[in-house]
Amino acid sequence: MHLQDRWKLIIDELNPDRVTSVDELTARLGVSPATIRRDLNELHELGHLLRVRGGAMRIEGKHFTAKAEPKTPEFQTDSLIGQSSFLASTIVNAPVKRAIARAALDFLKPGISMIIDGGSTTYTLANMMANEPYHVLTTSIPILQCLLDRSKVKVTLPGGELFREQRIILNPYDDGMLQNFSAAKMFIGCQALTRNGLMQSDTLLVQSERRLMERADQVIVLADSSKIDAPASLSVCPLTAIDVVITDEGLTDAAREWLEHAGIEVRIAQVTAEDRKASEVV
Amino acid sequence: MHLQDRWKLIIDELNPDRVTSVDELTARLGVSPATIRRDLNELHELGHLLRVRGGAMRIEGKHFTAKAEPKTPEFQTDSLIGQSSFLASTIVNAPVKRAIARAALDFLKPGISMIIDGGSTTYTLANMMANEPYHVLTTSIPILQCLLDRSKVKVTLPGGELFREQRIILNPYDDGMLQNFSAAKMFIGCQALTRNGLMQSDTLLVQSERRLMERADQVIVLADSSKIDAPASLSVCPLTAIDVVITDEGLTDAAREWLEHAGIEVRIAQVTAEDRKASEVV
DNA sequence: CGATTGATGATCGAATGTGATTGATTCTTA
DNA sequence: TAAGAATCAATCACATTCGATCATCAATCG
Repeated sequence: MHLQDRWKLIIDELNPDRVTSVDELTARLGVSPATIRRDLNELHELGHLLRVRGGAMRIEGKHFTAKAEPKTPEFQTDSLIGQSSFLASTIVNAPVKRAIARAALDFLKPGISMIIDGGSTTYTLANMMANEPYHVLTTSIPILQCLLDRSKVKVTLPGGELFREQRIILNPYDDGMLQNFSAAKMFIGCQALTRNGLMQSDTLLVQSERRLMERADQVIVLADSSKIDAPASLSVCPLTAIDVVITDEGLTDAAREWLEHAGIEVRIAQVTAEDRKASEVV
Repeated sequence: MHLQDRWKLIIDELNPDRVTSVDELTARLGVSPATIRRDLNELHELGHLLRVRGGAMRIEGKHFTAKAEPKTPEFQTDSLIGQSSFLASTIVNAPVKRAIARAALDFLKPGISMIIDGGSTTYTLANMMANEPYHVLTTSIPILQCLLDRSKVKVTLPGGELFREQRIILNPYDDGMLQNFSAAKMFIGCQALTRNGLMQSDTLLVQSERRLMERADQVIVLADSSKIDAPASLSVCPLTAIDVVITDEGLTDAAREWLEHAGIEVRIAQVTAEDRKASEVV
């Protein structure tokens, strides 16, 4: 049997809902545990499965082989939430997002006031935030929910209308809480980051974010490297309006060049084993 | 059993509305208490649950268990709320509250705009609300969450600061969205309803509610009969500012007398068998 | 045919997960 | 307030799993 054939078999044999042990695979494929381990490590490296101690797990929503028809737990949860898109976006690239969010935590000091924009990476940031006397202004409902049990964190919402798809509150008028708020930092995600600046896809978001950015001293962009030079249409602000970019090791030297040339501090977040581990549970 | 499998099970087993004890988890998963404790600490560290003495709690709006089939809308939203104090108040007198909320539904017509104040009875109202093109302004986080999946309902939030205990957003300044909002109806709960008017216990609530009432044409009070002539300290408004009171059969003739004497329309909600049944589910 | 490469299996020390014990801490109750 | 119960973190011993190394074998190529 050839290596690639065995790999296919392994992926097919993976239980959809639980860890498949090395022993199981050893028995079913008739090869030694050492070989299975090697295979699993390589397949993990290639991103085809999730290696865990004792065996391996299927990556959610990745492999839909003919045999294991997934009635899909994820669909069930989707229906519970109503809006699948948001939760789904928190899962893709989860380890990297965690790493970036963790790097962003370095900017936090007790007593600081900050704006946290909506988005999956900033949501991860809120999740990892300690219960310290911060003051947070956010437009995001999930972040609001997440901060509900951080008793020391003061939370402010600008008023406005609920947009379900994005799960944010936007104010069509330029009034309200925002006038009275002044933040030391603003954390913002994006759809893309190019030489033309920070890009989004939604006009509503653009308007709102522009207004929010005016209220912050320092703008910190959280963007994994796939966002750099990604295609996008609407510019929120030029690069000069950005102070810091936190991204991952995938950043190309060329991109780093033009970011730093624009006077932006570039931080690279290291993905740790813990980040990967934490992302396994969902 | 593998670590990741156990983690998934633990998160699934977590009770939505109370602390799940280490012993419970020990029994259900068949591993030692030491292991459960270790798992809980790690999962807490990773932000997947809230570790408390004796066990662990689910984190708000984070994990949507796939197994607990949510047949009823109530059940669904309960798991979203979590906060015990608030949940507790929705349970006391639940059948009566359901009956009153159902009676309040008669006031709703598609296209109507309304203000829904925070509180357990108004929360029940939001829960029972149909998915129709209403426009709702609310200060209550649980109601906001509950309306997230009513796709046709337009939701507006006044800006302000989060008050965790009451789970509402209050604006210390008198500006923002509220200026631009005008509602046909306002639904409001209370701590007591006396000859002196509508009473609350919290000064913050009083301020906010006064401002909200100004924006509504018709004020509808939802108050079960135990609230009538109950002791309370702070007056929100005199009886003359109230248009309708919806209560239950426990209303005394005397009370009905002075309510109607103040020009208030009194409606009595009939508690049906279904109301009792629906309340047992929790 | 012989050499080289790559995959496989076995072995072993290291790392990790688990359960039991113990003493400390915290909560409850009298 | 004090005694008792419950819970906890720390630690040790045992079992499992892991990664590194090496020897063997088969396929490939000169």
